[in-house]
Amino acid sequence: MSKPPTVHDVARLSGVSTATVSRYFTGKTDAISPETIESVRNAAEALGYTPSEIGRSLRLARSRVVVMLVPDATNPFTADVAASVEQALKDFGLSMVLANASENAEQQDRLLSDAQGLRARAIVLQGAIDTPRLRDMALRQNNIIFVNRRPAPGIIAPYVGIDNFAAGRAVGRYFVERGYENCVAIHGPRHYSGSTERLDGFLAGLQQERPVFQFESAYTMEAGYRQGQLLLADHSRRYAVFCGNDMIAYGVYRAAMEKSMRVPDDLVIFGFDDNRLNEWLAPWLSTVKVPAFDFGPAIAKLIHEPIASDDPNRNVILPFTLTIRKSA
Amino acid sequence: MSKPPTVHDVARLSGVSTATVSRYFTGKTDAISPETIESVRNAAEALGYTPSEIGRSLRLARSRVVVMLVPDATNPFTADVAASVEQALKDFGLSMVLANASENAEQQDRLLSDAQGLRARAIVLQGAIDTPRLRDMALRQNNIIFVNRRPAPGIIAPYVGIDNFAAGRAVGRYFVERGYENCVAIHGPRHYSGSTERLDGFLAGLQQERPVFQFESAYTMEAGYRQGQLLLADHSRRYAVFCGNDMIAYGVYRAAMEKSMRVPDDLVIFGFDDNRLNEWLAPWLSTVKVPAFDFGPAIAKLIHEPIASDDPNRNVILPFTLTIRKSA
DNA sequence: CCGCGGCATGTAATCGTTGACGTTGGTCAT
DNA sequence: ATGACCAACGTCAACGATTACATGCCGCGG
Repeated sequence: MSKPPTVHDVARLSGVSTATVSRYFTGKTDAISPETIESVRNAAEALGYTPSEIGRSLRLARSRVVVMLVPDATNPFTADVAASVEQALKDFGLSMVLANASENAEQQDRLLSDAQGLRARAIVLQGAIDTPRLRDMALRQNNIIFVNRRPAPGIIAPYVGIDNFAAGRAVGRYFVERGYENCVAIHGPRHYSGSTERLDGFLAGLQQERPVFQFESAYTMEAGYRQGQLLLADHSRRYAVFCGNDMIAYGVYRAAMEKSMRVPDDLVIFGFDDNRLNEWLAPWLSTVKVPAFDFGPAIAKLIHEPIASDDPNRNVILPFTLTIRKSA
Repeated sequence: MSKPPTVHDVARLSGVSTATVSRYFTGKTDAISPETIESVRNAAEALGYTPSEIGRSLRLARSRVVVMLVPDATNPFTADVAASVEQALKDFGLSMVLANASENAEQQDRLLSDAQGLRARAIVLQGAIDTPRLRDMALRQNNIIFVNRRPAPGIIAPYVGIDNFAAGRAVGRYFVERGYENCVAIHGPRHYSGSTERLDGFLAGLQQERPVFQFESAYTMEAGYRQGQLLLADHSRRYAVFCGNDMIAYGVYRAAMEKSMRVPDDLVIFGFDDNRLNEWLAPWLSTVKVPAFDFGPAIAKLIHEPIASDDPNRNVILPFTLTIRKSA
């Protein structure tokens, strides 16, 4: 309604200077007499005063906001990661602004610009797209963190995520071990390095000269469904499908269901990410488990740490495991 | 790395005053000569200048940040709503900071305080918990929007969501229509008015003197699972269960699966929310469909609208439908 | 009585941006 | 020639908070 109260209002009401009020709110209480503390507290309480983060940020030349850009916030895995980051940042007194880049370079650049405008303490990029703007920013500042997709060559910035190649390879080896024939990869968009790393790892793990069918797909259920339909148009043989993420796997599963195929008898499906819902809703899905809730602490630590900016060892490689459910 | 450039830097480089630079970035370009525009643009480009949202907010006494508090960001329905809000706000040049209140009053109050510190343009509360602090804030400012749970009596603030009572009643009537016996309600926490409205509506819809088994449960899969286990300890009869949301329904489903019960033959499950994944992963779930993606535009409109603060008609009641899948 | 040190507090500059207002210099009608 | 008017700027005072530095006070040793 009316303007919120400021330090001046509190100072006036409690009969001290703004400096003292500020000292109180910044915790320098050992330099203030107990009675003064009391009076400031009361005044602030009476006015319903909360220090302006804006004024504070301006003065200190640093904000407490971390911007997180994700390709698709409705993906449960992404939502889990975001929740984990928010939670971890909160413990350091930081806020997270979440924004959807929608797998769109322009959109991403616009959001990067917004983040810069907010003077974000850090920018967390999940599934970054390599653009000139991004390179430029990475060059000028060192507060960008890459998640799930490594920074493009030439960009020096910390990476948090699993070793995608190794994970893909583990799946390939598992396929070999189980003796699966007719291997198929429905991988994610090629412009994400994470996608190609997974794919390359998978091929390396298979170690076979036989060709592997490869399909490129967006990381959505709908796209996975379409690719699934294409693939299963011929279901004379039993395919073993490695999907770029769980969303794609869900889509393929639906395509299979509509053809009354059974998993894993008629079709093997392997996913990637293993969001929390799988355990409850997709007991048929074997998948690579990525520890979504480990991202937050790792990222928060990177942001909070006194910057050893050019230390190459700031990458955090999280462990993955294979979750084998009845689909494989 | 080094401090980001400011209006002064741009002004110096382009040989104009800061006012002119400001004019350029605030779009008052019809008061600047074309050559000057060019020179400012070039200088800004060269320096990589982006206006500080902090300085701007301070000067204009309003920020472009909207804080959204949710009970559980990992709930897919919540994630969909949040994504919808973020998307809609973006079109008005607003940013969303997302925070998890974790169904915890203290946590919520702390976050409310943070939001106040950020001088948020608006605060969107999904699943608000009635606390003195919240009442106090609602009293002092009129920028709080309640989502899914109506403001407690005495608080005047807009509400966006469906008519929970009517939705519950529709489910009750549907149960009657289908002749279900042994009706059970596993409803959400009583301190959410939304939960009790759904429950009361359900009871009203059933219109029967026979008792309805009622269980209170947190809105999580785990809690639903536990309640499901309790309920199904005796599975001599076929229950018809109305769950407070889809998470609970997932939990009950799992409990049923572990007892090798079949849905809907041995057990009827009805959920609430119908997040996007159901269509793909829970074809067995009938549920109340709440239009998650309609929330964003409605909320953004409320925020953007010139405030007619005491207009009681600022509530937005969204339509719901029943999604009947093979579980009922 | 003087001076020193330490405590509690006040003064004032500063952060980046904006906009009301003032200042130019030029055009044009009288 | 004068004044009115306008376009195209520049000046400067906010906005809210923090903090280095200054100030006043008190106690105490010499």
